Amino acid sequence: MQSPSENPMNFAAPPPIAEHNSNLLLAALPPQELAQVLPLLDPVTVEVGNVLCEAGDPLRYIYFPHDCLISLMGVAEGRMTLEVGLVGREGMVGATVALGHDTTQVRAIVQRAGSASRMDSTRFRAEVARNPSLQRVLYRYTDTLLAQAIQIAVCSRFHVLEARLARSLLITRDRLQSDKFHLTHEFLAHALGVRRVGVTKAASALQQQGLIDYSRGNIEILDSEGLAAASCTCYEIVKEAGAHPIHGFM
Amino acid sequence: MQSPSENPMNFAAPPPIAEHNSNLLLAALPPQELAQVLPLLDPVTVEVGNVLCEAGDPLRYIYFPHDCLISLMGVAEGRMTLEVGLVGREGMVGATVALGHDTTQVRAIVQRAGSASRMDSTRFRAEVARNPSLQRVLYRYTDTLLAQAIQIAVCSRFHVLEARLARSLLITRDRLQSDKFHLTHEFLAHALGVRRVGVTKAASALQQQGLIDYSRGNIEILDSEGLAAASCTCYEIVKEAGAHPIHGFM
DNA sequence: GCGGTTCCGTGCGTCACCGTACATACTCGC
DNA sequence: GCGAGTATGTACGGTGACGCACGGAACCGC
Repeated sequence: MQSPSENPMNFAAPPPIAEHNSNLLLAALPPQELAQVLPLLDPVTVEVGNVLCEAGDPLRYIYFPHDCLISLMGVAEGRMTLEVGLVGREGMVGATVALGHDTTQVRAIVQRAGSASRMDSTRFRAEVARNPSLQRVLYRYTDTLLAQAIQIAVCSRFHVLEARLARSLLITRDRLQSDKFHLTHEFLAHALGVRRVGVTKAASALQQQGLIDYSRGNIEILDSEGLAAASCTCYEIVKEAGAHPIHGFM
Repeated sequence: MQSPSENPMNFAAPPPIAEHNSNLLLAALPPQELAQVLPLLDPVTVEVGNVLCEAGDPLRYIYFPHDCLISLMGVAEGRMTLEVGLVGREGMVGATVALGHDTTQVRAIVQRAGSASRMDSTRFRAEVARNPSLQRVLYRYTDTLLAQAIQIAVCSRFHVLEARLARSLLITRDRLQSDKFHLTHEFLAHALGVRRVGVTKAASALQQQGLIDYSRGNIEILDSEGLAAASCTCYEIVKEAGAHPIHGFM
């Protein structure tokens, strides 16, 4: 079903598109099907630490990030968490409800504030049911989330904290396309599933090597190649998974 | 390998189907679309330890298991592995090639011998492209794999080996629908990403509690409820994920 | 400037698991 | 009944992370 919409300047396109289609999943939809989705979307802004959904709870809304960044946290016994996916403008939160799940398995927490497009999950489910392009987009995205989750599982099991921290920082940088961002040791500890002091120790080691600099949550990557060397190959693998070219039926 | 019944050309009834549709993904396809898929399938038998695909290598065939059981292993540095998914008749190996990936991220290794239907991956990709029902089936299955992988990531990070071993045994039992099966400590060690001696220790603890019995790879679950109590809640979560009812657009 | 809050650093005992090496025990084929 | 192979058990020092507690340091509002 590849409709060759080769003209980026579509005359019939309504103005609100510009507001929503900075999300790449929405932008990947053919104009006609995008037009059906747009009226269901509400623009929202999210703040750092906001919990968009809680593991085990019903999911009221799904989110298409524009410029914010959302951590997907696997949860064990409520307190211990592990980041199993990172969602930026290339993805969405809550795709799983399209398949009929009424609850989420993960906690979605805002890592970087920004704007997003929100949709009622019931409406989303109905829209997916009758929108094949949307189904394909979701399928593709679920597959990339799976690739991420697999690699994170392996990485968390086998690699030492310092390497995992380096990987995590590099991935965040790639998503934000900036060498400076704000992340406290506390937040990183939750993402990596370790104690805060463990992050402090690993971070100071990276700092002493001149790879990063940080102060009160303001992190700057000084030597991204050195950081890549300090990280594990999982970084490359996750990076590939998130940005692979489209060879398939889409 | 058992030879199928003759009479391969029956118009109304579907004799060749009986051979292949013990796989639940194939069985979920509408008859017309299944009929398009069947000619592309070859029956094969697989033995314990066979590697159906290797992480990082091109994937030549995809597999729909009938009565065999396949472990999907995430791999780190070649030697260390962690089971991130378990594929029986309810699933398939290699779904990711449908989306254009030419290599696999995981090693697929046979945990229990049996039969499967195999398809050339190039043909599979082409068939998926023109078969919407197959797309939906794959999408749904990818979603369940994601749920499994997330929970395994969390479990491997936070829970002690004894609980993880209990979970692993219970999941295997559910897939095989039998309280007795064959699994060496060595194999379990690879699946759980630990040393063989670690499995030996955890297994003897479970045995002393009267929950399991084993000898030279022949494992029997004696008290499945006690084993469930010794395992973590991840067991329930993965179990749910693998057998959730169909509410979605399919 | 002062108190509260957030964020980072250190110390210490504990523990699950690691890597390695070696020792038993069961099974099978000849 | 004797090697050969497979499967399981024991031992031991090492280590990465844990849990906890507390000290210090930067920032913010008043």
